[in-house]
Amino acid sequence: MDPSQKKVRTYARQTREGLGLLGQLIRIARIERGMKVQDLADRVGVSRDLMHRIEKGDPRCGIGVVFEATTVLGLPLFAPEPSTVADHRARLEEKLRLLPKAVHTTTDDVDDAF
Amino acid sequence: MDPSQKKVRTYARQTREGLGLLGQLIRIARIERGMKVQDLADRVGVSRDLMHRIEKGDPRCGIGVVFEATTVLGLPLFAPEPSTVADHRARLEEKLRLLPKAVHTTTDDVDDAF
DNA sequence: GAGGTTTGTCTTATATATCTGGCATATAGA
DNA sequence: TCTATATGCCAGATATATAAGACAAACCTC
Repeated sequence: MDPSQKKVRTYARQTREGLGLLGQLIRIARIERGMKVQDLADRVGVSRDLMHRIEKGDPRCGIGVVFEATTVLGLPLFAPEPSTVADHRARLEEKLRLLPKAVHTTTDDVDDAF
Repeated sequence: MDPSQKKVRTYARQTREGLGLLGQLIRIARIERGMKVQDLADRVGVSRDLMHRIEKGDPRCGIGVVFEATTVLGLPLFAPEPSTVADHRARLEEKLRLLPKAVHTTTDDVDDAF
């Protein structure tokens, strides 16, 4: 591909809001713990530059490093208690077993009303 | 850097569990809506290969495209109602105003007990 | 207010994530 | 069971994210 034509990815507003929210949560938690951006970056294992972008809600950050930041800070992401996340996963695993593993075209009409 | 020495990033278990959980949520929502992986990939604007990795909980996916998938599927991420996320952000903005903008070394002791 | 420090931002080089296309296997539906 | 198709996975090419370093401005402490 021509290097001059950069891929511009667009994100829905809800997506951008969610990213910004998560970044705020991280920044607040960091400051409350008396850590510099560099401190948190060191613990997460990324550069200060990237840590800064994570707190800004940059969509292009790897989701792993962002989640790792929340882990380092002790921020519960999906459950009030981090220990219950595994249980939640197990329940979803069960739910997934009951659903079809492949969606064939004969059931072509996508459920667009949700 | 020597191309032969690849950077191996490690992630805490809580991080990996969270990523797996999010992937499961996406997959289940997709199937419930009768969409193929390719269908969802098209709507999000990514390749089928990447969409597949998102559902697997790959840490190296851009957080923006992952969140975009949840948006497309209508999955509420941080609040029961997506519309309230903006309000939540505003509250955090307020909270952030009350915190110091920079953490200086004289307040050097990092709050490690949280 | 002065000092040193942190933060925000940019640039360049490099590592790597993503896309494309393909193949084998598993799956759903007839 | 049989067949078409969806899924899981892989390799090569390339666009892009990240690290490193530097700089100015904002910030906290004194």
